[in-house]
Amino acid sequence: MDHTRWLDDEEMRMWLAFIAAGTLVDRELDQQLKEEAGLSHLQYEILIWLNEAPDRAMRMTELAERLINSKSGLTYQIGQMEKAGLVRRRPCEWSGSGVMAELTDEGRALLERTAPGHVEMVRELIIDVLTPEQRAAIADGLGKVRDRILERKGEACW
Amino acid sequence: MDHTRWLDDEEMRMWLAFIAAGTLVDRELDQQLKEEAGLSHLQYEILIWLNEAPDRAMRMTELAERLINSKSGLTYQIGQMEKAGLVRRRPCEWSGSGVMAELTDEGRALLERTAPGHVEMVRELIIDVLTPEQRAAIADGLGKVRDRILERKGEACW
DNA sequence: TCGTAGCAGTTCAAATTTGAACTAGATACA
DNA sequence: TGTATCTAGTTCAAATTTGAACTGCTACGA
Repeated sequence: MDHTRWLDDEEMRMWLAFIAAGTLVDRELDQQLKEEAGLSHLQYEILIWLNEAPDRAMRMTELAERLINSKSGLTYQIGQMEKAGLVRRRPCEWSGSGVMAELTDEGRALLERTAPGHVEMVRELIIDVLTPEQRAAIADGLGKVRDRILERKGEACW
Repeated sequence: MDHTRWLDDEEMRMWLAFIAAGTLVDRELDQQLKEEAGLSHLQYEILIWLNEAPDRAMRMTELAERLINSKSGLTYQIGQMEKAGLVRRRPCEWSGSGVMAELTDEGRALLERTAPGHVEMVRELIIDVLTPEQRAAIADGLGKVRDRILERKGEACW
C-alpha cells in the first residue's frame, strides 16, 4: 500500500541536475562578484533591479518580492549597501509609510563596472554551455515552474 | 569599445527562469520539510545520501562534496542531526583521521516517513509541470552545466 | 472621533553559513 | 629519526538569514 509515485531514472536525472546546477552556478557567481566588486550575488541583483526601475528606485516590499527574498533580509542588505554608499533610502511620495530604495550614482557606477565581467561569467557557466533548443526548453519549462509556484503562493508572504 | 556580449531576450528569459525556479523550489521544499519533519532541505539531503551509501555511512568530506556544501557547514549540520539522534559519528576504519557519518535507525525511520510527502511535493513543484521533452532537455543541459563547473573547479575546494 | 484592522518596514534573537585558522594523523624524503 | 607537507575535520568569530514581534501609518465602520 505504497501509492507514492517515486521518480524514475530519467526524472531523477533531471532533478539532480537541476538542484546541483542551481547551487553551483549561484556559488560561482557569488564568488566572482565578491572578488571583483565585493558584492554578493544578492546585492548585485539588487543593483540590477533598481537600475532597471523607473527613477532607479523601488519600494522595499516590491523589491523583496522580485528578489524572492524575505523583507527582513532585504532591510539588512539595503542597510549594508547604504553604508557602502551604493543605495539610499527615502520616503515614498505617495503612501506615507513606505520607503523607496534608490540607486546612487556610485551604485550605478559600480554596476556598470561589474556587469561585463558578470555577464561573461553567466555565459561561461550556463548560457554558452547550452544549445538554443535547451535554452528554449529551460526558459519555457522553468518559467512555468516559477509562475506556478508564484501563483500558488498567491498572496502568501513572509 | 564594448565587447560584452549582452544577453538577448531569449537568453535573459532563460536566465531569469533558471534563477527564480531554483530559489523558489528550494524554498518551498524547505518549508514543507520543516513542517512535516522539522528538517531543512539540506538535512533531508544528508539523510538521502547516507541512506544510499554502502553501510549507510559516508566520510565527512565526501558527503560535503556530494551536497555541494562547505566542510564547516557540514560539521555544523551533522552536529545538529547527531543531537537529534538522526546520525552518528564514528572513526573511519582505514584512514586514522577521518570520520564517518552514519545514519541511525531513527534517522532512517524519519527518512522513510518523510520521503513520500517530499517526492509528492517535488512532482507537484517541478516534475509533473514539465513535459518529458523539457525534462530531457533540462537533464542534459543542466547536467552538462553541473559537470563543467565541477571539473572546472577540479580539486579546488573549501 | 474612536477603535480595530491592515499594510510597510524595522528590530531582535536565534539559527545558519562562511572562511580562515587550527589540530591531529599520514606521507615523504633527507 | 626528524622535519616539512598534506589531508580530514573541527573550531571560532563574523556575516547573513529567518521568522516572529513590534512600530507607524491609513483606512474603515460604529
